[in-house]
Amino acid sequence: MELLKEVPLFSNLSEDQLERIGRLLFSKKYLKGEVIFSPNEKAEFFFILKRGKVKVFKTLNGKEQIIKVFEKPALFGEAASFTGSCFPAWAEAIEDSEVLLVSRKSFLNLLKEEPELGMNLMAVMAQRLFYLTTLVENLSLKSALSKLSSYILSKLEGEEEINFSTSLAAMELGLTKETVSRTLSKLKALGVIEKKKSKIRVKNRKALQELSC
Amino acid sequence: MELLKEVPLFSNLSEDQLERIGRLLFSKKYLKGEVIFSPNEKAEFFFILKRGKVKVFKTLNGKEQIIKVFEKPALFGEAASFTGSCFPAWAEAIEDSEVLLVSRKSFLNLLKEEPELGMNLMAVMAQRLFYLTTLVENLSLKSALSKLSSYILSKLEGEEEINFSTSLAAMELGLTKETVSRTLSKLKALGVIEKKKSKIRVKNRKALQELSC
DNA sequence: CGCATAGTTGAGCTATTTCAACATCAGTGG
DNA sequence: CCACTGATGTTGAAATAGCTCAACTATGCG
Repeated sequence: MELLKEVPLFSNLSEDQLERIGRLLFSKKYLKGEVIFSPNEKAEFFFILKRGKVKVFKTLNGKEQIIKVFEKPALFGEAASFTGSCFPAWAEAIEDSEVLLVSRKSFLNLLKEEPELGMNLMAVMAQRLFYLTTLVENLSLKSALSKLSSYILSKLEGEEEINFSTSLAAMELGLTKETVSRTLSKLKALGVIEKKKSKIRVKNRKALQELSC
Repeated sequence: MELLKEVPLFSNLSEDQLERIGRLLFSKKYLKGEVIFSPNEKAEFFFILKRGKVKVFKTLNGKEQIIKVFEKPALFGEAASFTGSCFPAWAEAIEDSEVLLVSRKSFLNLLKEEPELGMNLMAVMAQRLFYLTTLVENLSLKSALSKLSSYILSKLEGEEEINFSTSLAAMELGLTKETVSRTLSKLKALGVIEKKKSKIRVKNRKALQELSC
């Protein structure tokens, strides 16, 4: 249960409190491609990602828009679980994953007794709102080149190399894989990045930053 | 302070609690076109809309995407104010408006003492997340015709007539006013709606629903 | 009434999508 | 270790939805 400490929602709680939370959860495994939740499904649980990678996305007429890809110690589905409404989107494992489930009811009980937890949850939700706001900005206001540039920058985190999947990026950026592929070639031609296999190396971060607006 | 009861955040609080909140706020007026907050401004307050109409929006390279238009008894800026970060977007009065300001600090204090208030705030934020999720879906996955159809439907609320501004709709839907105007003509030609001055009357709601996907 | 703002319409343009063919890669089992 | 297979990525050509620019019209406000 060391994992819990890494999750922002629980980070500053006492051992005691973590202990209580630990008793509420159980683990579940999903293979790559398996659906974790779907819209029109009542949110009786929320999820803590223990291992693997999960995409949360919307679909319409065979098209797909990823809302967010979750990795490592992250939680998702918490907002819907809080209100007890239906999930607003799909969640699917894009790698073999392991997930901890927390039942809505027991979490709500805990929430009444631990005001700190409430503050944490609000912080998490505020962060989500912020993220979604910039997602809207990126989707609606930027060109393919800017989208891709800021996407790469956002994955860098100090490193100069990232893992990159053309079709995953496409579904996150609201573009087709063809457009992403072509735009990537443009960035290569500009000498801004290098590509080898499924990795991208950024050669000129400054240029990328300029392109990302 | 009857207004406060109408705001979801405070709806189920006692007179006493409302009294305390009432003491925290002060009123401010904004003329049409005035900026209420801007990005890179620390969120020291959040806002309760008392009268008028406010748009919260992002801009990039002279383009503008409205995140949400607020009316009547609504609050906005609460997430940024909770975390104390910068506002993620602009807010501007699009009608002469009156707004109540609540300071971040005093609200956080209150939040510690009134767990109910925290629960309410979480509910509000969860609703916002849900809204933004469907906004992403609408922006990214729908055609102009579908966007406009679902937009009109969402404003109906049981009525069969709505106020409609072409350019406001355009900025909400991520389209140009020209496209909205043309698409509206298409809906007229299909016999789905009628237009007179700045009002739209829906003649065939079912057809509109089918077009909205 | 006149002016500014908002909406309409047309013509041409362009970024992105679509469709199709091909290339590359990763993983599997022989 | 290699050959096969399905998934993923690339490239080209054509189609298209929506944008831009420009001119014009309607609307509402002082």
